[in-house]
Amino acid sequence: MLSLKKYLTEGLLQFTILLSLIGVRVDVDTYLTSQLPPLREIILGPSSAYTQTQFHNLRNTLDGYGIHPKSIDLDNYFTARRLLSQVRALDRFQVPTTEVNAWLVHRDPEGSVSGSQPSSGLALESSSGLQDVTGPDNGVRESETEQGFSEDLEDLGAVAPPVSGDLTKEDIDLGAGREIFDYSHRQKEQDVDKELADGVEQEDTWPGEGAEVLARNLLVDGETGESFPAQFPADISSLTEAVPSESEPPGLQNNLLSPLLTGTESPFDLEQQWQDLMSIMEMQAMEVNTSSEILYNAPPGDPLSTNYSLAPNTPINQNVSLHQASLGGCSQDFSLFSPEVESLPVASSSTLLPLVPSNSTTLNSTFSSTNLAGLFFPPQLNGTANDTAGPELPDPLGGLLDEAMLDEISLMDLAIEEGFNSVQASQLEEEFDSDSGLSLDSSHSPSSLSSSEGSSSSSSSSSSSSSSSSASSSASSSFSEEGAVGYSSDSETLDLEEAEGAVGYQPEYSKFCRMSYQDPSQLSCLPYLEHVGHNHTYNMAPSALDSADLPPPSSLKKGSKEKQADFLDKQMSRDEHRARAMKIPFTNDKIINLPVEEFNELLSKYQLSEAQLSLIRDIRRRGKNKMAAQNCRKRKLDTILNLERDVEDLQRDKARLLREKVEFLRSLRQMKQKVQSLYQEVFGRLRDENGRPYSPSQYALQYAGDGSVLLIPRTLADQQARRQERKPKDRRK
DNA sequence: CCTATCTGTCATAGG
DNA sequence: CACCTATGACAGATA
Repeated sequence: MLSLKKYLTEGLLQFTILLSLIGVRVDVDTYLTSQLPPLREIILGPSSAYTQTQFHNLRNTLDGYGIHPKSIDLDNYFTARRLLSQVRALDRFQVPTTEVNAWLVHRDPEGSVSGSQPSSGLALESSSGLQDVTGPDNGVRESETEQGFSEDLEDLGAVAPPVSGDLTKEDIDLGAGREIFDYSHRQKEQDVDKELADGVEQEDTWPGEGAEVLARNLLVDGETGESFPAQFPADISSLTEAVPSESEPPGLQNNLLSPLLTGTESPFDLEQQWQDLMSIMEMQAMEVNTSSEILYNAPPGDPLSTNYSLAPNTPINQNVSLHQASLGGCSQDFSLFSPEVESLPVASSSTLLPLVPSNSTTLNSTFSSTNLAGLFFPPQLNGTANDTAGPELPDPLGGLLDEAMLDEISLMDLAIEEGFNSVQASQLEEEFDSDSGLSLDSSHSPSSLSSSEGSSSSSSSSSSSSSSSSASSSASSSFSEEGAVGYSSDSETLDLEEAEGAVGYQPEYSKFCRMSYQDPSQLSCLPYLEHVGHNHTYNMAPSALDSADLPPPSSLKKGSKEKQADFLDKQMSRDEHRARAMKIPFTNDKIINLPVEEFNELLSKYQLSEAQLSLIRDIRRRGKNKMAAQNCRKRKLDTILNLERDVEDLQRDKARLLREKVEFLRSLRQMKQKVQSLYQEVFGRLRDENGRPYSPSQYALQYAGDGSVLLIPRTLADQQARRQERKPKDRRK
């Protein structure tokens, strides 16, 4: 079990790097306080076979590689992080299309207006292209969808319980006995070394560590990815204003179109929107350079992007001719389906006018209870009745992305997304280009979301599992290889050494043995390491294998023997030189790799001087530390590479979720258009007792809780609208 | 010669 | 306490 210190020193560091790379701010505390495995362990995965092993238990290996790879629950970790990123990327817009469907009105040819006023059923002529939507079904699916979101959130929370640990425990160890004792010896050794190898002192001006440099570069990349054109803010301001706030209450259908949303947009929401858009910028900058300009250099004054208003020539609206002039804004009184309104129409029934049916068609009772007054009538057309409506509030959906922008984003993201095949893309485009956004329910969220989610999770899990499997296979292969050249072969050389005398050893052989686990071919077995060009064969002397590995000493002439001796001398490490100088009677390999008991046993076999014993102990210490350093560096490299891969995965996920979000926004806008046109059609067909149409500035439609549609005066509708405006505000405080 | 990188070593922390 | 591993830092070697 790893201590919390590990969390703080490693997990936090790596996570910070990760977040910096992708330019995303995530609540790190969630991870620090969770019971997830430490990031280092998780990220390392099977490569954590390099973590501590009891060396003296590894008789058959030189360094303990490949033994007992720790099993890491990668799925748990990746799932949690994926969920977090996706939830975060979903941003404030959590409006499944099922909720949007609650807006739909459909024509029931044989039905009549249900509820308290059957005789005054609202007449509505057949409107083309609308599909049936059943109210109760909507309700069920809404709740299900909400539950799904909350479950995701709960999953996130479930993996981050508070940790009760002792952070203050510190083990203060001042013991330095052996090190101090050895220091004098080491000084002597260094003196000897200087005599042996007359190396020239050289100033090391830049002691930079490779891993650090790499990490720094990655950080820079992430930061540069954050940059964006200067004109960007002006262009996206409309979007940030348009996207509904995430903090809105679960009853989305009530507040979905509430004008309050824009007014109460928190800075955090804006920041999130900003980050999302910047993410899109990153993706585009990375992969679709040309398209990005099309998207983000859109005219700042684009009416569709700055303030949502239906253009008169919108295809949907061409059928509704009566109130073309009033279509300029639908910003008022968007508090549809608000439960608070239910009681009002009944209480003030005296002012209500029963709707006069002009034909046999009626409205379906899809709308639960709402006030449609002013929904499609801009304040400037409402006359005096609108004076009490307060300041004009921008349409929360009004600033939705321009259709062209939406298409652009969608297409670009589709192009970016690897896991998104062309069939899916074309299907999506067809659906969004079609007038019938109603089909979104069956083909899109949450079903499409869940499906894409599943594919994403499967891909991510498969990638992680593949990496883990490849890493484990690498570890196992290295393990077997090391086992093949372990102590058994080492003992083969013992005869030769002892026959040659006290200084007989084969340093090159040890190099070869140590090299085995770092064979580049094995590294290339890890797919994510293939592109790494660094040489991580730490101990491999390039020529040692060819020339020094198979020395035929007896068959060589004297001159070549001397040459070879010189070559061997050059290949020997400093400790090996020291050992030879001190006439240590066994190999450094034995000194370093033997278990303690056998090592002591070996020492007891020989009469060694104090200097020899000290040197042997230092050789052992240094040799072990050398291997530890190699392991450490390899681990560090693996960590960085894994982080790099994780960043790529997260960026892909983020791009996909952003694309889905944009598509939701687009479908939502289509729904709004349909509701608008239907409202106008219904209102335009209403006639008073004299057979004259009602004035939109004086009357408005309102849906009651029982499904009936009421025609109420504007003043009453505005009062109700204001009442609904205040409630969400109060709730948030 | 300068620089970046690799590698070994030391000191230290911690298991 | 002995022994071990991990790791940051440093320095020499090397490309």
